[in-house]
Amino acid sequence: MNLYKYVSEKLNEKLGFDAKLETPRNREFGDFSTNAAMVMAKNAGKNPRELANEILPKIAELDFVESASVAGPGFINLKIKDDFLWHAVQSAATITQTTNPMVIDMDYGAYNVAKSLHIGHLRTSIVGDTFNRIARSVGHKTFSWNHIGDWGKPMGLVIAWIERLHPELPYFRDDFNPNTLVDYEIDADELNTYYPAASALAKQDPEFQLHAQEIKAKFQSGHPGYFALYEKFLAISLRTMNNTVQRLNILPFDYDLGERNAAKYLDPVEKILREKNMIYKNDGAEIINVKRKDDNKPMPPYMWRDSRGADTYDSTDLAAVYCRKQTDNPDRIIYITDLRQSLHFEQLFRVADMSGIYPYDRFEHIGYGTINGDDGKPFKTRDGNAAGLDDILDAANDAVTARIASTDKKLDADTIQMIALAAVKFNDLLHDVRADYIFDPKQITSFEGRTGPYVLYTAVRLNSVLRRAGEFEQSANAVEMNADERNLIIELLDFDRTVQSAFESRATDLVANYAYDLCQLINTFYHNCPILRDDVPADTRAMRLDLVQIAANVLTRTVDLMGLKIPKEM
RNA sequence: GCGCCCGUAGCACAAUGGAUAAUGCAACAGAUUUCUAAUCUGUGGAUUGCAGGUUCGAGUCCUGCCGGGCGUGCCA
Repeated sequence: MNLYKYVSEKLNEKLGFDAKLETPRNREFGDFSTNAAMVMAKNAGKNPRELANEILPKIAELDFVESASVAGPGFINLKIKDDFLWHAVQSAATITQTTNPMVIDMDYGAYNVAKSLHIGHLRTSIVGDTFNRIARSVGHKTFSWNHIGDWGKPMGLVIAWIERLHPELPYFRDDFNPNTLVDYEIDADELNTYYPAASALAKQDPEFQLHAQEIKAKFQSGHPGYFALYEKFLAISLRTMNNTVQRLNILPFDYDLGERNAAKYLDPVEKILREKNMIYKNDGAEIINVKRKDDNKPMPPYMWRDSRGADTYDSTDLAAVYCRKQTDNPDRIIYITDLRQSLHFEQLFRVADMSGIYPYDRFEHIGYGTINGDDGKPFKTRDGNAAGLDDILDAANDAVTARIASTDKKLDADTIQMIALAAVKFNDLLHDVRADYIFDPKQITSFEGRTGPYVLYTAVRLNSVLRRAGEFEQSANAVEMNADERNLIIELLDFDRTVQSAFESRATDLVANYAYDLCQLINTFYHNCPILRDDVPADTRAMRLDLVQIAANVLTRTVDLMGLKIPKEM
């Protein structure tokens, strides 16, 4: 139930005017207000307050309006009838389904083979997952694509590194037989050290660098030994990625297909580009000019092949678009990546459009800001290294464990993990996606106030009341409601609208902020309005239990959109 | 140089062009005969970077400046 939309439509219908409904910051002004009179006054050449007073009787005719009054420069403030609110709030947890369902491809995650996840993967995973859940909840069909880095230069480096460690392995022989069983196992943690080590060496040692490039070229053109080795560590990486997905409690990706898969589509894409004469040679590279006459910004060419003749990030991304068009035929393709890739995506969208592969206006890039340390620079661990995703989750886990140790609570490991994860994810979702934010481990681990644990705690309290109440009858009518109950009901009725806005404006932070606002009202209600106590009249108890149930339903849905799990106790 | 993003209290962060700029942390003062005190209530703390403009109304839109971040052909 989207109360805002309902009131807005009824009001506009009644006035025959497309007025904008507002929710006053100060609840004392009313439940809603409209600036209709102020807007109309201009055309009518009348005083806004005068006009407002003329409209007032019409508004009072609406059956859900308790009272309406004129205030300030000409606002019309409305108060909704309690009966109506009570009726409406029964379906507060229902999300209105879109009348125009789309197929949406979402590209987020972008994990890498043989390279552990770092803090940079946090936002794409968390925001991407929540946005995916939001899109699905309003009725769209989505496909999530984890566009894995599993094909390019890093693969050459990793293979070269393994050759350096174990030159005796048969994979490196040109006559390697793919049916050979090789007794070689790689430890997942150790594998994650190979790429950084190889990359560092390549920078110092041109010979190693060259060798890795040769390996990459042979690998991509089908060297059986390299490929067999690749499949070995690919499997390990995929397992590691899967562990991360589970640890983060994000939905499984519909496709774990990245650059290697996209590379299969390079030929048909190149054919299209050549037919349209889009590819030019320049400085040894093959490029596509995407500059427009009216561009007033830098617009470098799209790099189809680099000067060594190798495929690039640019070419596989375009091929991936082609692939998605073939497989899902999506109405929209939405990328959720670091903001710094904006130019790349602008170029990609232009090339896709120019080549007729996919239209420009159906692409979207949601760019998120950087996670910074308290010095305002990209977050690093204390030893100066880029923080690993697991380091962050471990730190949160430790903090929760320490917090519990200081109380007489006893919580199991699963519960601790749920709380720690909520702390990290909620903090990430709380911030405007497009802005940088400061990641403060101290703040993350304080668990007071506007935090994930606060939200979980609120849900746990509600569930606890319901559990203790046992079976109860639904109250038929609302008894008179007090301010705490009424405020909570109004907020509950804002759930549907919040989810709709979050989807429409691609703003996952709206959901997180809503969750917090809702929890504040729930806790105030919980504190001021006893439910199961002996001195509470039966009809009041029934009504409050209903309210608790509805609040629990709405909060559970909200928490679910953020991919958090509610523990039994905490 | 050019382009994009950002500037709100000591810190962090919010505000569909609307009314007294919301909230958290930190500080101080309170609340538990109660369903979980990871809670609740209150106090102090803001010339919304600066200067103009548009508007009945600007933190929000426009212009200029100051400050910061990022991007700007072979890294992804």
